[in-house]
Amino acid sequence: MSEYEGAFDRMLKLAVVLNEDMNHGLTQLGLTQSRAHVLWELHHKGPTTQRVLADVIRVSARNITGLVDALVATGFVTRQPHPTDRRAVLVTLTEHGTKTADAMDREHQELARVLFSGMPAVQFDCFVEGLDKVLVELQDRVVASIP
Amino acid sequence: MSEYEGAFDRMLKLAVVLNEDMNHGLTQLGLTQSRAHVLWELHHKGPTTQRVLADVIRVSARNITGLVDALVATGFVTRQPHPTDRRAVLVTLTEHGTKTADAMDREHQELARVLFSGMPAVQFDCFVEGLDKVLVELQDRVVASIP
DNA sequence: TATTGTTATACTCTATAACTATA
DNA sequence: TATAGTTATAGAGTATAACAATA
Repeated sequence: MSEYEGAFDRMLKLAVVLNEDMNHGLTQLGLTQSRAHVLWELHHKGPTTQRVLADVIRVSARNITGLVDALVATGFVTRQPHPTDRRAVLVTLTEHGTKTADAMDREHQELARVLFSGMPAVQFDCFVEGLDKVLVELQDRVVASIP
Repeated sequence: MSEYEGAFDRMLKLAVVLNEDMNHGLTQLGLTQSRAHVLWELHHKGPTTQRVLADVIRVSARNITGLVDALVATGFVTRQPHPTDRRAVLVTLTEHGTKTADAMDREHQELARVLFSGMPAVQFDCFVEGLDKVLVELQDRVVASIP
């Protein structure tokens, strides 16, 4: 049974290293993970209310207020009036915010390339297939254990 | 080039799900990730000074003071006098702390089993080999980019 | 003089609850 | 009455810097 543990530990280690690498990249860009998450959503959704951001990122409205405050202060986004609902604001990327999101996108692709280039096709396919199995297994397990 | 991206995104998603699952388990045990990390080191090293804990976990001495305060308050560890150095304290697992660390160990093994059982041997081997390659690649990349 | 740990201070992410303005 | 966002308050993790006691 314990033959699995080595692979599992490698997986955890990979997650840690990946996370450190990502944080390092974000720091270079003047971002934290949470703020980058907001930027990412805005990049994909376009101008968005804070309510929607809170829902998709799954944090409190209060927290979004703070994150948007920080992103405004550092020049990544602005708050624009909502055209039809005067209670709401539309959080909108500045030019700097857009450029930064593009840079994140490029780094994301670059990292994927660096990671998997040099892996032979057969092995790559096995790896991907294994990943899929693991994800399905784990999601089942999580769903079963969390409610 | 972009055939890699799907696999990479799966990997990131797996890391996220894994992290959520782990946090859920830790909450059940009355721990946070940072406190669990301290517990884990104590479990493997035995009674340890705060200075050493700060070094292995790579956080400030101030932070260790806070984490140990919290673990003392919640009954996982005690501070014992160091036998030869009166400046230092030995952070020591209580019985509850030891039992909790054992439980973490069991859950760790159980999760590995659940994840990989049902994966055919050939596929498992490919997966593990792929993981190794990826880890080596990524560590090279991180080492190259971080200094 | 160097080291261990604490106190002081500050920043980030997170939450709940009370409140304002608007729907 | 319900919703969008803010203010108030609190707790966790993180850091640096100044300081105490001890080596």
